Amino acid sequence: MSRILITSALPYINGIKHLGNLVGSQLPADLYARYCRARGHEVLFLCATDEHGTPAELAAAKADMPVDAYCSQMHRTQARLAAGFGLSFDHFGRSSSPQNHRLTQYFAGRLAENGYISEVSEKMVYSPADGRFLPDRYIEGTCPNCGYDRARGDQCENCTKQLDPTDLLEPRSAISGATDLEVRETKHLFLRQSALKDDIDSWIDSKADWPVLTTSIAKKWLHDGDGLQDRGITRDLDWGIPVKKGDESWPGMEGKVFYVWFDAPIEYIACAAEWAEAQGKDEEDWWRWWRTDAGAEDVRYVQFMGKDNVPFHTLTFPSTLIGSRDPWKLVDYIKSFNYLNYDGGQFSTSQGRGIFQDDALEILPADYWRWWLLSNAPESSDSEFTWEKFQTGVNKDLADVLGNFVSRVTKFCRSKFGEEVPEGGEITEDGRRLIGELNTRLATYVGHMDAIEVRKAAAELRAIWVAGNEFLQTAAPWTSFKTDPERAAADIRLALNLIRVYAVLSAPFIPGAAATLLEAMCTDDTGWPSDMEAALAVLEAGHGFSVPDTLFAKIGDEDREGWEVRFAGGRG
RNA sequence: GGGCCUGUAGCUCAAUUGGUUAGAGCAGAGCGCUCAUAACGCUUUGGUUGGGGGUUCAAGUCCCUCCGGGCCUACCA
Repeated sequence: MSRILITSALPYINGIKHLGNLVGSQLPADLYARYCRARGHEVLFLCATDEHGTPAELAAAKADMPVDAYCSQMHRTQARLAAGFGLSFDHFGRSSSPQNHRLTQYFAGRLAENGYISEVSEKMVYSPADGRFLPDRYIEGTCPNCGYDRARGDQCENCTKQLDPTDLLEPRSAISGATDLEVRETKHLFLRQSALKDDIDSWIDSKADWPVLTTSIAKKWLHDGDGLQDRGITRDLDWGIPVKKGDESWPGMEGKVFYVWFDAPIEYIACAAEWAEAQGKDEEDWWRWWRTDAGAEDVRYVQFMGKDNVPFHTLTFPSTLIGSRDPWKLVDYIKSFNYLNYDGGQFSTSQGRGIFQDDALEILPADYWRWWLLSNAPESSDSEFTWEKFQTGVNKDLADVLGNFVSRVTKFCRSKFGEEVPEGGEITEDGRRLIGELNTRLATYVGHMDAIEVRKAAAELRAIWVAGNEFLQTAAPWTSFKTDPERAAADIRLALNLIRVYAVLSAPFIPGAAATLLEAMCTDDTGWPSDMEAALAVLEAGHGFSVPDTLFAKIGDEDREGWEVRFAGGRG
C-alpha cells in the first residue's frame, strides 16, 4: 500500500461546465482515485473551484450579483453537479478560501526573499468608464493589418495577426464599449522563471515516462526563442488575493491582487489544508501529503488536466514551489488530455454549444456519461462526441454486454434453482477456461489502470464482460440442466460470482451500477480479486441474491433524435 | 510566421517503440443458440498504413518532401 495524492485541474467558476471540461480532468482523475482506493492505497483526491480573475467579475456582473456571492452560489452548483457525476473528491475546495489567501501570500513572500520576484513598471490600457485596467483581450478595435473591426487587443481573429492593444485603430472597451481609453503606467510583480529555467529543465528531463503531450509542451516553452520568460503574477483588479509579502504589506502594490494563474495551483495545497480543517485534523495531517520533510517523500502525486493547462503545471507552479526553497512535494506524473469536440465543432461555454453537466444528468444517469466519456477519452488526439456514437456505444457495451449478462444469469438461476447460489458440482472445464482467461485479462486491465491508459483499460474491461457471455454460450447451462443439473449448478454458481467480480472491477468506471450489482448479490465484499478462482468462490452455495431491475435501459432512436434537436443550438 | 501533435478497414481506435501474415469494437454478410434488455456466441467481407522519395536484411514505426486535420504561441482560463 502506498499513498497517492491526486488533483484535478480546477474548474473555473464562471458557469456550469460542459462534458469537455469533465472528460479532460475531473472524470479521469476520479477513475484513478477510485481505482487506487479499490487497490487498497491511501488516497487524497482534491479539487476546487478556481474563482478569481476578470471573467468571474464579468459573469457576476451579468448575473447582477456581488462577485463573492456569485462565486459562493456557483461553487455550490458545481459541487452538486460533481456529486451527481459521482466525483469522489475527498475535498472540493475554493481558491478564494482563507487558507489559499494565506498560502499564496506566503509563497510570494518566500519567492521575494529568495530573489525570484522582480517589480516591473508597464504601460497598460485603462478605461475610466469601466473604472479598471483592461486585459488585452477585452480591448476591441479595427485591425491595422486587415481592417476587421472586431479585432481583439491580443490577436485579430480574422487574419490571426498578433497585436499589441495600442496597435488597434479606434480601440474601445469590450466590456462597456467606452472609447475614452488611456494608457497608464502601473507596477507589477514578475515571477523570475528565467532564473529557475535550469532547475525546471532538468526536472522535466528526469520525467521520461510522462506523456509526450505533456513534455513537448513544457520543452517548447523552455527552449523556444529566448527560453522561459518571467511571468507577471499580479493584476490591477478588485477580486482576488491582495498582494502581500507573507503577513506584511507590499509597498507600492496596494490595491492589487495576485493573478489567478499564480493562486490557482497553490489552491492544490490550500485545498489539503481546507480538507484537514473540515475533517478536524491538524496541520501535520495535511503536511504529510505536501511536505517532504513531514512525510510526503513517499507520496506519489498525480495531476490530471487538459492540454491547455500544461504550461502552468509544468513551469509556473513548479517555479513557485522550487523558488520557495521549501521542501514542497512536486508532481510525479502529469496526465494530460486533448479536447473533446461536439458534433463537428468545439464545446463552448461562452457560446453555450454542446452538452452541459446539468443537462446531461437530467436526461441520463451519470454512469452512461462516465462510461462513454472515459472509454472515448481524448488521449492520443482530439476526439468527438456525436449522439449516434454515444447511443451505440452505451447500448452495446452497457446494456447488451454487461446489463444483459447480469439479467440472463440471475433470471435463469431464479427460474431453475431459486434466488440463491445453487449448490452441487465442481468447477467445469468451461469454468476452468474462463478462470484462466480472466486471470490474464485482469493482469492486462490492472496494467492499463496503473499506467492510466484510460481507453485501453475500458476496452479490456469490456473484454472481461464479453468473456462472461462467451462462457455462458459454451457452457450452455440451459441445456446441461436437463441432463446434468449439478453441472449447470456449478456453472451458474461461477456466473453469479462473476457478477460480484464485475461490480468490483467496473466500479471505477460505473460506480452507480456497481453498487446496484453488489446490492442485488447481497454482498458488501468489494475485495479486489488477486486470484480469480478464489474471487469467484466468495458467494457460497445457499447465499441469497435478487434479480436487479434493468441495469441499463437502452437509448432508443426517438430519445436520440429528440436530444439531437434539443442540443443542436446554443443554450444562451 | 514558428513549434508540437495527428493522418492505419465505411466509422472510432490498437500495433510490446525497427522484427513473422497490420489487429479490436461498431457498421455489413452468413451460421448457431433460446437463459436473457430482438439480447448472446461463432465465422466472415473489408487495408498499396494520406501521396512521393530515401535509409535498412527488415519501415505503420526512422529521414526528406508534398497534401489534409488539430492545438499552442505567454493578458481567456
